[in-house]
Amino acid sequence: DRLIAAGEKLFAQRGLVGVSIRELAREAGTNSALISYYFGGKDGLYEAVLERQFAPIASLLDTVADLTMTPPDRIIHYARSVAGIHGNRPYLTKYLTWEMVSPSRYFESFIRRYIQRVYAFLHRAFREGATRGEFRGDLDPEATTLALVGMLNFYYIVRPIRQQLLADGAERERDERYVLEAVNIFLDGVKRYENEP
Amino acid sequence: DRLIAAGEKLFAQRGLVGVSIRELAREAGTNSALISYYFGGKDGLYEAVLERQFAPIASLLDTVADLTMTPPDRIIHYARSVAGIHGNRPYLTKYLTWEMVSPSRYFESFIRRYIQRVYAFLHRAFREGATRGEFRGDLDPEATTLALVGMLNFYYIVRPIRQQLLADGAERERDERYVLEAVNIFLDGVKRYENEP
DNA sequence: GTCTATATTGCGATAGAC
DNA sequence: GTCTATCGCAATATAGAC
Repeated sequence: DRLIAAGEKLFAQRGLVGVSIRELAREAGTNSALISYYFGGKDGLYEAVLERQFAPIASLLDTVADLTMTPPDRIIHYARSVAGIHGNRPYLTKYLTWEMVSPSRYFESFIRRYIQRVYAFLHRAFREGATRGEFRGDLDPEATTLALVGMLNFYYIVRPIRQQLLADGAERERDERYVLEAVNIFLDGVKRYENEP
Repeated sequence: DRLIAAGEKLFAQRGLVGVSIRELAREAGTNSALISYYFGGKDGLYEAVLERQFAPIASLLDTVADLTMTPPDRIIHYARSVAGIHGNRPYLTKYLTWEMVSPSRYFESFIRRYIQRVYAFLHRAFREGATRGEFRGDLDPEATTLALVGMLNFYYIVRPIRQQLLADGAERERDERYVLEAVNIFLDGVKRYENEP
C-alpha cells in the first residue's frame, strides 16, 4: 500500500505529531480521506507502519537465541544481526528513538516487549559467560548489557549526522566494520583476566 | 523566568511541535500572549530553552580538555563529567535526542558545534593514546570514539524506560556506577595488548 | 507589562457524489 | 473504492483594553 510507504518515510522524519494527513496523502499520491477509510485515522496508519517496521525483529531474535552457541559467539551473532536488520530497515532506528523520546500509545503494546526480549537475551548471555569463566566475574550484568546495546544502537542514531560530516558511499561496509570493531573492544573489555581466580 | 522553566519541562517531554503555547502559558501560570511578547513566538521560547540547557557544556568541555593529563585519564575525566552534567540537567539528554531524531532550525547553529567539540576531544585522545602506546594501534579512532560516546549517552536515553523496569531511588549513585563500569570495560577493551609490538 | 478577545490558518475526520 | 467539499476544532499570533 502506497500510504504505508509514505507513512514509513514521513513519520520517521518528523514523528507522529509532526506529519499531517494531507502530507501523507500527497506523498502517496492520493487524498486524506483514504487514511480514515483504510486505517481508521492517522493513528491507525502509524500503528500499521510500526508493525511493518518491527515485524522481522521477532524472527531474528529467535535465530539469535540459539543456546548451543557459547556466550561470546551469541553476542557476536547478535551484533551482526543488528547490523543486518538496520541495513535492511533504514528507518527502524528512527522509530525506536521516537518511541523512546516520546512514547506513542503503541509503545507499551509491542515495542517494550521487543526491548525486553533483547535485554533478557543479552543479560542471560553475560550471566552464563561469567559462570563459565569466559567473562569477568565482577561485572554487573545490567551495566554490561546496557553498555553493549548503547555502543551498537547509538551508532545508528547518530548515523545521519555522521554522514554529513563524512560524506561518501560504501556506508554499508562502514557499518559492518564499526559493529565488528565495537564488539571487539567490548569483548576484550569484558573477558576474564588471565590470572583471575 | 517562569515561561522558560515551563518550556524546559514540556518541550523535553513532547518536543517543539508537541507542545502548544496555551499549555506553556498554563504551566507557567500566565497567558499565551506573553510568549510572543518576550520571545517573539513559540520558536523563540524553544531557542531560549535550548541555550539554557547547553550553556554549561562549553565550560565543562574546557575543563576536560586539559592536555597535561594522559589520554586514559582524560577519557575517565570526560566520562565522570558526562555523568555530572546529566545529573544536574535531567532534560539535557532529551533535547539532544530530540534534536538528533528531528533537528530543529537551531541544530546547525550550536548543537552541532557542541557535538563536534566532544568528538574532536575524544578523537584526539585516542590518536595520542595510540601513539604513546597506551591504546592498541589497530583501532579505528572514529569507531572507537563512537563506541565510547554511544555507551555513555545511550544509557541516559533509555533511562526513563529502565526506571520503569527497575523502580527505586538512589538513581544518582546507580548512574555513577554505570559510567565507571562502562568506562572500565571500554578501556580494558581498548588498551594495548601485553605482547603487542 | 499583562491581560482578553479575536483574526487567521491548518488540523483530523466525515458526508456524500460518483 | 476514491474523490471533493466541508464541518468543527485547536493551533499561533496579534490587536487593543487596562
